[in-house]
Amino acid sequence: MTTRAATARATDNGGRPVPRRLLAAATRLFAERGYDRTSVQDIVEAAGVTKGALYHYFGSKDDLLHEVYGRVLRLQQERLDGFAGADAPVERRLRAAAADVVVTTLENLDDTKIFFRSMHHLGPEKCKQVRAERRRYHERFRALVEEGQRTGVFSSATPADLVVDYHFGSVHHLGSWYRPDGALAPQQVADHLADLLMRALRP
Amino acid sequence: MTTRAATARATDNGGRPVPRRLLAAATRLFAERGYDRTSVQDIVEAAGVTKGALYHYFGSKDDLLHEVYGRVLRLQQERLDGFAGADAPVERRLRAAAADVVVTTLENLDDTKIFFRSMHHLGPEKCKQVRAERRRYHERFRALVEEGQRTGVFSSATPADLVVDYHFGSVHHLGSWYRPDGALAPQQVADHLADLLMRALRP
DNA sequence: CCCGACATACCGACCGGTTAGTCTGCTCGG
DNA sequence: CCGAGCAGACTAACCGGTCGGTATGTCGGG
Repeated sequence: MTTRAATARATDNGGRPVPRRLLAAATRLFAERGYDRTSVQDIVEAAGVTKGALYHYFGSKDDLLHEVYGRVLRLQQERLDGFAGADAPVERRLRAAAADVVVTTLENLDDTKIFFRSMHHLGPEKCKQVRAERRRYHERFRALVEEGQRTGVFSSATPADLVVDYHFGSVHHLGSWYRPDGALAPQQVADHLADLLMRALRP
Repeated sequence: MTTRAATARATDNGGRPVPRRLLAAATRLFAERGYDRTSVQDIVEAAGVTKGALYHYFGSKDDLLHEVYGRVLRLQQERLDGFAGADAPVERRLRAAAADVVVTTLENLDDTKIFFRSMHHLGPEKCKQVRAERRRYHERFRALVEEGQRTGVFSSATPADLVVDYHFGSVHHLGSWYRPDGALAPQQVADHLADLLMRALRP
């Protein structure tokens, strides 16, 4: 045995269960150094366990990544559904959704960094699955824009697809410049970006 | 000798010189599969040479990446300087610059994909250098927005920094959805995105 | 016109190090 | 005493980079 007594219960180190610790460590390291530059050894050391533990709970390194993706996708999908299905004028619904995706992205910046930067590292099957869910999300958002354009609340000068990609582009890009210790709080950034979108859509 | 006569001059295979072939192969593969997932062996095989040739012309795998970055940075910097320094009203200059960065990005989609996706793979020194040039580019662009805001041509509702990041976000994001065989030509996309920016900046 | 000396361009076997994933066995709560 | 939970040594593959060697070209002197 090492320096510590090996009285290890499943939740000795840090108090949290091993699978969660592994997922948290992987998320942090993937966000910091990227998927490929993070070895399985790094992850298990950061989590305070060994490879035996990791491969006891996860099938592969890919699975860890896929798990992170699943969390992000589920979260964003749920929130968007909530805002899109609300009982309010289109412009209120779209603005709320556009601002919310910014806030949740900033509040889970590690996860979303991974999501946008490492998508092509998954195997083809899982990649297809993620793309499909992502596409559904995109279309749900686009439907809001199209509804506003049909009813004349938004300008129809730009195809709805492009509008959505324009906004998501800025969201995607947040991880490249936003610093949590900076001057702007997530909600402020969200308000500004949502404003820009709504102003661009004015008829 | 192999199947072909070994009368090889420096430019036998494909007609183009070896360094260019290596750079082209590397660019394509980096864009397709990412830097880490592309081995030096893959590159030299795609270029029809061996590792000896690669390390004869380039110091390391990093150098290939850095070369691609240099091309993109120089190109974008030059074009922006041209548009920003022109003799025209601010809104014309900004619109031209905003549209041009989209066109050049789409016309060099492989290079820009690499640029935005693999920046963190360079060594710290070169990374600093690239970041510095990138920052200069950002500030040049921001100056245009600020000029318009000072003179009242643009709305001052949003900080200029955020406006620039908003637009660059969409540019950054182009590689994720644009397909050259799709319905929209680069110039059309550029016009739409520039329109969105200008509309968002209307007072 | 030819020859030796040197330079350039490239080949391909090879090396030390790293990686994802496996396997055996210990430990301990029940 | 038994199996879930985990440790840690192990392996086969692969990676970036090196190096000695070779084919071709160039050039100056005789």
